[in-house]
Parts: sequence; structure tokens; C-alpha cells
Amino acid sequence: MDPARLKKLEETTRYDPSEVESRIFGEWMEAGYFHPAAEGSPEENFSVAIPPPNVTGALHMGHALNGSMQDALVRMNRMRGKNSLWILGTDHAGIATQSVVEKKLKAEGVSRHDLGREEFVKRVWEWREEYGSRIVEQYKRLGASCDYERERFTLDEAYVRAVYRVFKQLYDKGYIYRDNYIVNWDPGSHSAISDLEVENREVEDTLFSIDYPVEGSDRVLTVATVRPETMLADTAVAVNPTDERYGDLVGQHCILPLVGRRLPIIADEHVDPEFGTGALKITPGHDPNDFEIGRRHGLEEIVVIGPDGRLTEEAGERFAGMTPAEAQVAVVDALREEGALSGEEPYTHSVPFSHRSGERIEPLISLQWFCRMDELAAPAIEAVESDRVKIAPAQWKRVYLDWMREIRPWCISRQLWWGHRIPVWYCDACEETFVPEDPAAAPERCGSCGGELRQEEDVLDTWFSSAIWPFATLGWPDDTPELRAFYPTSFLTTAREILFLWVARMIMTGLEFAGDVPFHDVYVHSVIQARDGRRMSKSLGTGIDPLEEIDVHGADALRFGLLAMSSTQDVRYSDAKVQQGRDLANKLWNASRLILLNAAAVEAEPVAERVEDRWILSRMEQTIASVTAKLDSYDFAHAAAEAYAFFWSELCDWYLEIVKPRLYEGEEAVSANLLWLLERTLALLHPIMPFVSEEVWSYHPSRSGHLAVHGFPTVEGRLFDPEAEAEVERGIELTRRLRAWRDMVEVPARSELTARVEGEAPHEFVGRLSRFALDGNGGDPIAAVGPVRVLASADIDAEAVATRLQKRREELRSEVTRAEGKLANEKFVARAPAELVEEERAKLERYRAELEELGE
RNA sequence: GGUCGCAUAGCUCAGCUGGUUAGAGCGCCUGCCUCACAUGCAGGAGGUCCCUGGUUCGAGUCCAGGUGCGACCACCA
Repeated sequence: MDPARLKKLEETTRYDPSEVESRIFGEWMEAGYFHPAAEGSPEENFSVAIPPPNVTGALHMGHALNGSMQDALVRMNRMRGKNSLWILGTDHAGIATQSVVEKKLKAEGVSRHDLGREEFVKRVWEWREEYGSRIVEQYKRLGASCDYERERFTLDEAYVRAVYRVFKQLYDKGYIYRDNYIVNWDPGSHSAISDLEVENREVEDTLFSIDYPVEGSDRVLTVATVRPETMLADTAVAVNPTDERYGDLVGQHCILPLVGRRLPIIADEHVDPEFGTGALKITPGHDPNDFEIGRRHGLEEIVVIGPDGRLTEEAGERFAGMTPAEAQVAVVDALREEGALSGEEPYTHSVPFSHRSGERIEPLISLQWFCRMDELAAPAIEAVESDRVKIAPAQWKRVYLDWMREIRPWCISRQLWWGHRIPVWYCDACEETFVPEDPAAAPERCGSCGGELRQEEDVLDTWFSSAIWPFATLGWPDDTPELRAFYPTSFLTTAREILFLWVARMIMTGLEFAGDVPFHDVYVHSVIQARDGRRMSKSLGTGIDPLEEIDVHGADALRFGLLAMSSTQDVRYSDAKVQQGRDLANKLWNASRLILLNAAAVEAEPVAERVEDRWILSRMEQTIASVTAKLDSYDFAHAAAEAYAFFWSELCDWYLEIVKPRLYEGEEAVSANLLWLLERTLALLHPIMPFVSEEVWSYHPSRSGHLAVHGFPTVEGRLFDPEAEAEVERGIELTRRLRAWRDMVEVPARSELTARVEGEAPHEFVGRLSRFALDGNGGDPIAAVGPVRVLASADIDAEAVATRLQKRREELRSEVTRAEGKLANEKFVARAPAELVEEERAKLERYRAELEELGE
């Protein structure tokens, strides 16, 4: 070994991740391990498409967890020799990015309208050039083995082509259409948003009762509403057809207060006779239900709130220009003046808010583009029903299916500038609509009348482009080598919040356009909450920055911690688990120092002769089998815990302590075993803790290349040895009991006690590790611990021994009582499995024997 | 309103198809700076497994009801 490196190994007793991580990552990148050739078939290869983070984003805990899981599987499969590709890229994130840049411009005192569309979009691109790669660099800090040379962006030229191809095909099929429809208008982003981008929140409002006089009568119909300002757009009043109170009024009219409009009184099933007075004002322009009712009854659709979120001229000059809140006050005042307000009471209900801007959704009718989903959903339902796409944990399969079976048209247009501008051209002269094959070469003049064409102003929903991520990133619609080698991808890990928004849509588009499901497995991971159980969120200030955690504890520690704390249920962020990961890295480094600095130079297969060697080699194989199976089934927490327990408890606490004398003597067999165990342990841990394992590996005498591409251990069945396991475990158990006994009777830690053994002698290590000389003779034993008879000594306090004995006797008596009771139960003896009963009898015997030993 | 999930040690969580004395990490207590590691080693204390019924020889685990949280979906003004 290079003297400088040897010195480092000898002198460094604390593992320092910050020194190691960037260096190692550079080595991997330079070697090109993460940039596989587009060869082989999807069946033999392994591929994953990263859920593309927003270009505006910074790495948060969700990314870190998701990335740790993906990287663990990608690395394991790369080590297995599979051609492995982890596709990386970012999402242009329409609303989020546009508002970031708008905010920046605002600070400069400019609005996007001052700049105009073209200039504004240019500015966003400039912003993206400067800041857009930040999150990609952050993934490197995590150790993510993505293909950084194949980075994609949803607005790359090739990607845009794919988006347009999809749009065109869906349009030609008639799935995409334009319609005046009620949409979720987000006054914050000045755009329509889809149902999935709306979240409902409980809000306390006032429920107003308003009297609508019935035409030609002195009766009034009292309606209840939380949004009196929308009455200005009322076009009917509805009652339930079975409601006897109003049967005679159906077909008549009432008069809209303040406005004076005649409103037909209609009957509709939707109205709940139990609610309020059983009469419902109908505002098709500003309420989704009313819109449906309006369409059923052919009602007039009036819109009084404009895209700017303020009341329009339609609302009448008294109210035009007001915000809805101002208008509410004004309308209520006016109603009160007219004597039409007959009640108000507090009312709590759920109200839609924009997930993007946080503002209250203003439902209104506007002209938007929609995509019909039924036809696309059908095969995507089948694919999941038949498990061509397996969703785990299993309960999410049903959630997916339930949603897909009730899928509704998707509003895909957004009134933004940043995004894929909808590839549709209109001719105002002859009212034709064109969707060209190649938008880049779109005609300038109308094919029918020669009139001037103008392109649709709106852009597509960001999720429209992310929906095709798994194949568009591989070059679709061209028939590329990447597509042939890596599609379908192997699996997807995701947070459940984007199961519909993203996962479902990828399955639909994958089947429709790429001819196959986009992935075979979907693993829905848990959500890591803040330490106090709240959501991690920037606005709440509850977020924990993964980069800070990496700075302090190292990427390996964070990765281990996140995987260890992950679960099928949501969990609170656990500093202790990250700490555990850090300690593990340190322990790995130090155990490796012990081995590497003391092992004789041997290049041999393990030697399974002595029972402790047979034991640890068997345990190693069992651990490899178990950890591998857990990783393959996305059970990261147990994989991490088992690898940890094996390495720490069995390998370090026991095996290393047992074999130290042999190691120091330079025995070759134990050196061979230790180097073999170290190699396999490092490889097994590498998918979880890539940096420290790679660093340690760099000192291993068997090293011929990086661990990142070293073979992943497979199980050597010949090393399984249940007998050796049982035998050594008995020795460990006895050692533990002897140590506990010593501590209990307060023997000084250093003093060696003498004892003799009844019957077969235990393994050599038992006496050594418990500081007992087991070859004593003569004298009466003062205590018995299993087969060990402890002899009197100046270090042993007789009183403490008596107390200890008393305590043990009590424990045993209670166990004897329990076992006796169980065996006295005839039904247990008769009906429980025979071996269970036998076991219970044996136990009872043991307890009784020990009790007798203790002088009972 | 519908669906799903969760309640186990002081804390954060494991406990598969019901079966040893219910586990881990952290924290706590007691010893140890033992020549890999004090980011360490050894030992220990600590649990009416939310409540009530039920099924069973046997229930943390299965069933019913209840209580308390949480998530998702949903057009009742």
C-alpha cells in the first residue's frame, strides 16, 4: 500500500464523509459508470425514470428519500451486471417557474406584460440557464447514480416535439377538444387549473338567506347561499321535483332582487329538500353544480366575475370592478336595503383553493381545451387490474382503480406564457382551426381562405408533458436505441400525492403512444413528516434541509437514516436514525481498519473449518439472502436494519472479538475469512451507503476496480451451516449470562474470576470474553451460571450473589408457573401442535433444572 | 358524506399467514479511555400492546363496536 494511504488508514480513527464524498463521486463520474450504452433489451436491462424535479426546486426530504430508494435499487442492479440507466431531468413546471421569474422581475420594477410574451419567455430561459441545474447538482451530493449525460428537460426541443406529437394524435382522435365549460379559475396564477390541482379547505363563511319574490304572487322563494355576490349571475331557482311545498311553482318565474331578471323555477333532482328552505339559486356561470343543472335545463349562462378575479360589466355598474369580497358586502347591503335579506348565520364548509397559488378558486365558465380520458383510461385500468403494472403497497391499487373508473375530462390549457404553447392555429376569417403535423413549420395563412392565422395563446398543463416522461426522455417518437433498450422502465417510486396527477397519466400515455406500460412496478413510499408530526413545508417553516443533514452527517448517513425510517405508514423525521447511519459509517471504517491493517496478505477463499468461522460465514450468507430479498421487494427499512444488525452485532461485537487473537497472530485462515467478509459486507451495503463502502474498498487488497461496478454478492448455499450457528449462539448466550452475572454481583470489570465447568467445555471465547478462567478446580462453587460453577474469590461479594440468586429464582418460579399452567390445560395439550407442546415441556424442564441448581 | 390507514417502552418505530419470557434505535441508569472505533464496549431498568366485547387450547396479531388521530376522494347551496 502507498505509504501515505497506509498512514491515513493507521491514523484516521474517525470517518470524515465530507472529505470523501466529493472525491469519490468525481471518480464514478469520470469512469462513466452512470452512462450506460443503449444496448440490450428492457427485459435484461434495468432502468428508472426519475420523477423530474421542478427546475425551480431545491432538493427537499421527499427527493432525498425517493432518490435514496431509487439509487439503492439502481446501484444494486448495476452491481448485478445489468445495464442500468437512471434517467435524470427536470420539469419546466409552468406556474411555479413563471411566478418565480415574475417575482424577480417585479423586484426590478417590471411586469411580464411590460416585456411582452417573447421577451418574457426569453427571460425565463435565461433564469433556467443560471439556476436550473441547481437541483441536479444537489442530487449528486446525495450520491445519486443518475445518467448526468442524458439529462432531459421537458422543454428541450426534442421533448417539445414529443409533446406536440401526442397533442396532435389525441386531437385527431377527437379526445382533445375546446369547450366553454366551468373551470377552476385560479385568480392567483390567472389561469384555469385542473381538478387535481385544487385542494379543499374548511372555511367559515356566512350563509345568507335571500327572498326571491314569485312573479305575480305575494309569495317569496327563500334561497340560501354563501356567495350572495354570484346572485348577479343567477338564471334560475331550482327545487326538488318531489318537494310538495313548491310543486305548484315549478314552471313559474321569480324575480331576481337587485337585478330584476325573470328566473324560471325549475325542478331538479340535485336539490336537497332537507337543506335550508329546499330552494336553490342556480348560477351556472359560477358554480360547478349549477353549471351541470344549467346544461340539463338549457339555462342561460351568465359570467359576472372576470379572469382578473373582479366583477365585470355584466354584474352591473354598481358592482363592476369590485373584488368578490367587496361585492359581497355591497350586495348584502343592497339586499338589506331592499328588505330581501331574511337571514344570516355562520356556516362552515369546504371550499376549493388553488394548490399552486393558495388563492380561493373562482369557478367560472371559460373557453378551455380539454382531454377526454375514458378511452385512455380503459387500458390503463386493465393494466393495473391484471398486475402488468403492480402497485405496492396493495391498498393503492384500489385507490388508483377507483379514481380511474370515475375519471373526468382533463382541463389541459393554462393561461400562462411559460410552457408548451398549444399547437393550434385559428383563422379568424373563416373560423377554421388547424393543428399542423409539425408546429415548427406551421402555415402562416389559412388553407381555406388564405386569411391570417394566429396561434393559440394558452400553454399546456405541465402535467401534460410529464405524462410522457418515461418514453419522451428516451427519444420517442423516434425509434431510438435508448427506447429499444430501456423502455418499459423497471420501476417507479413515488409519493402518493402524485398517483393521479402523474403516475396514472404515464400509464395511460405509455399504453397509448409507446405501446407498453411505462414501468412494471410502482412503489408508493411513505411521507417523512417534520419532527413534530406536521407536514414538512416551506411555508410552515417545518422543512428539514437534506443538504444541511449531508453537510453535518454525510450523505451515507442521511441515506441510511431515510431508508431505515421509511415505512408503509407516514413517519416523523428521526435524527436518531441519521445518527445511526453516521455511526454505522464510522464503525465500518474502523472495523475495516482493524481488518485491513492486521490481515495477512492472502488471496484465498474463506476457510470454513473452525466453528466460529462456519458460524459467521453462514450468518453472512443468510444476511445477504435476506437483505437482497428485502431490497428487491422495496422493504428498505428492514433491509437497512438487517444489514446493520449483522455487521454491528454479529460481525463486530462477536466475530471480531472472538478472532482477534488469531488475527494478531497473523493466521491466514482468519485473514482470508475477514477479507472475504469485508468484501461482501461492503458490497451489500454499497446500494445504501455508497460513499463509505467505496472508500473502504479502495484499501482492500482484492480490489481491482470500483465497488460501484463490483459484483453484488449472491448467496453461496454451501456456506449455510445451521449447526455451527446453533453452537456459536449457545456460546454467545453463555457469555452473555456470565457477563450479566458479573455485573449483577458487582465484580470489578477487570478482575478475572475462576470457575469450572460441569460437563462439556464451552468454546474458548466464552471464558475470554467474559473474563472467566474456566479451568479452576477445588473449592465449593458459590454460584452456578448454566454449566459454569463460579468459585469463591476476593472480588465476589457474597451478599450480592445472594441477592442475584434470589432474583433469578423469582424469575424462574414465575416461568415455571406459567409453563405448568399452560401444560395443565388439557385443551392446549390436546389441540396445540405437538412440537409446540413438546417445546413447552422442555422449557419447563430447563427451568426446573436451573431452579434446582440454584438450591431450591 | 365515502374510502383507506394508524394507535405497541420516555421518544421514533418494527412485530409476516394467531404460538418461546413482545423487539430495535435513541434516551435513561451502572461499570469500563480493554492495543478498530468513547460516533466506542459491557450490563441494566423500562410495556394492563387505546377501550369494550367476541372467536380460539392460545390474541399485540383475527372479528364486531367504541374512542382518538391522519390521509385521500366527493358538486349539497
